[in-house]
Amino acid sequence: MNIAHLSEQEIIRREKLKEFAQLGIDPFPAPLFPVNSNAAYIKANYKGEENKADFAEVVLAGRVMSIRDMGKASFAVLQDSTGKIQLYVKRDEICPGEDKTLYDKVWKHLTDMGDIIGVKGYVFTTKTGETSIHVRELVFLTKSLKPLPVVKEKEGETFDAVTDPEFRYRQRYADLIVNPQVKETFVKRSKLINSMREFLNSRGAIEVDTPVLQSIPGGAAARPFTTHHNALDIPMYLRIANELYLKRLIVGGFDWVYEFSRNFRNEGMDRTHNPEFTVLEFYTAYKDYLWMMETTEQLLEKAAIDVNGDSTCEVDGKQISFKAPFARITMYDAIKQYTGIDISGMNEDQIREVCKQQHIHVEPSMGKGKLIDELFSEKCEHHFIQPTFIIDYPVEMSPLTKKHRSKPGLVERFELMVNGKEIANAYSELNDPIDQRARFEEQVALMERGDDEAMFIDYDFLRALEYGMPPTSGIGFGIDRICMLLTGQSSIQDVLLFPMMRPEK
RNA sequence: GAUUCCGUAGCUCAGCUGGUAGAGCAAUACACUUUUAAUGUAUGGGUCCUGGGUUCGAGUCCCAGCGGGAUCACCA
Repeated sequence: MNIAHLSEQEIIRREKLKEFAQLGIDPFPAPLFPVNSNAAYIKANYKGEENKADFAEVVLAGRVMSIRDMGKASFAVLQDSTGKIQLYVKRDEICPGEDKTLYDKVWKHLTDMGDIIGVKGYVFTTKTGETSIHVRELVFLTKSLKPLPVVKEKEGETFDAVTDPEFRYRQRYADLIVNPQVKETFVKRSKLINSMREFLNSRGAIEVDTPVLQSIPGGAAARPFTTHHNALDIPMYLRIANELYLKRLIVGGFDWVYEFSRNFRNEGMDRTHNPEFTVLEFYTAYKDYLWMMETTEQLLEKAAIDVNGDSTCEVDGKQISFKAPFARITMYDAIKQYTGIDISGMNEDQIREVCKQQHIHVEPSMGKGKLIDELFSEKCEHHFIQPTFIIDYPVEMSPLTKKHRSKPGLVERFELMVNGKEIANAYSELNDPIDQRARFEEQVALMERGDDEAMFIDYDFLRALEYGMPPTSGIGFGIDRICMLLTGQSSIQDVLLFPMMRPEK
């Protein structure tokens, strides 16, 4: 390896490897280390005299985060997966004989912040009242060759914390080490997904896997990532949605299927969009979108409680409550409420006029559905902070949705808005194959008109519907956005372990 | 894609109207057996994002590029 680009500190750490070799110590040893406790458990449960016998022989391992060398004894902070705990390392304790090499050499000179060590010892409380480990044995487990950013703290206040987003996202491994709250966010993300999975499993839903590589990217209107299958010599697409596959399974006789689907869309990135993102979709036979609204309320209320302990959360200084039931408003009423205009009886040209009056950019390729969508996005969406179901969408913007049971021109669809963003989208699913074919054909017409996000016709999906799909309701939840809400993050990058970044040179 | 702000030591950041680069932490050496942003003394450490230009002289001014953030556009 070319040493020229290494920093002074990196060179010094590499040279320490040679000293390890001279001492006959492997700085990357193979044997397992028999950990039997952890920092958080000890801090939570050690009570001093009354139960110190239970903590007479603890074994833990982790990363050295700071060292305060006092001469023949020293204090250090060890960080394991559960948190930090102070170590007290005394020379004559870890080197009881004549040979003081382990303390004087290995510990005082060869151990750096960031190194991984294992310790055995007993728990005690220092003069200043801090629960600590009095180390009896110390084992070197892994040398860290690259210095971590140094973050200090006192009384809960943090100094010199690493905040550079580029460093944090590109080197998430280092971010996780030095910014403990980052790990908490991802623990919560795991709790969120577990909570949803439990909810669904406990009601009899079945988790399935459907293709990520698809020859027709269906189920949503979005630009796909394109790739190529060499053996078949055909273009393939990374899925933009899994909807049409899950419905095929309803045709096949599953009553309730779900999938946490990683979807890919070849579009811009911002605080709420990443090119790959996670959606929970589920489809339930013999249900409609009214049932789905109630189910959604229950699912999200439980999720909020499981993640944060109660049904509220705070984002951007706003308190949001997931306590069921949520508000409901029809799309036309929402537009009427925020623009004062009732578009319910209007045709495409009239709505186009309304858009122009409201200073909304329109293009000839936009159909009625798209125009209404623009009106809603521009004038209404951001007003819905508390969870609100927007219901009964115009048929033109919902090619996979069943027509409304009583309101002509509308479909049985809702989106759930929270903090001004869509976090779920649900329908009474269209199961009439003749109607579905006609809707696909309208999409083709839109495509010919210049809408490059209109849907392709999926003939195999139509064939499945022809066998008969029971009345079904389905929904997709934006997991990343829900995670943002429940963890109080305002950027999607902070709920993705490895957000998309331009490659480094 | 557009606009705008930013890029200086391992980290956090100074660096004025242009004059040969600075602090704290970290590192190195020494001292110290209950410290905790440990302390004390000493020392070393830089492709000032990259490439051009202006100038006697550029971290600083100008242009282009690279990377990141924010806003907007796109995105159901």
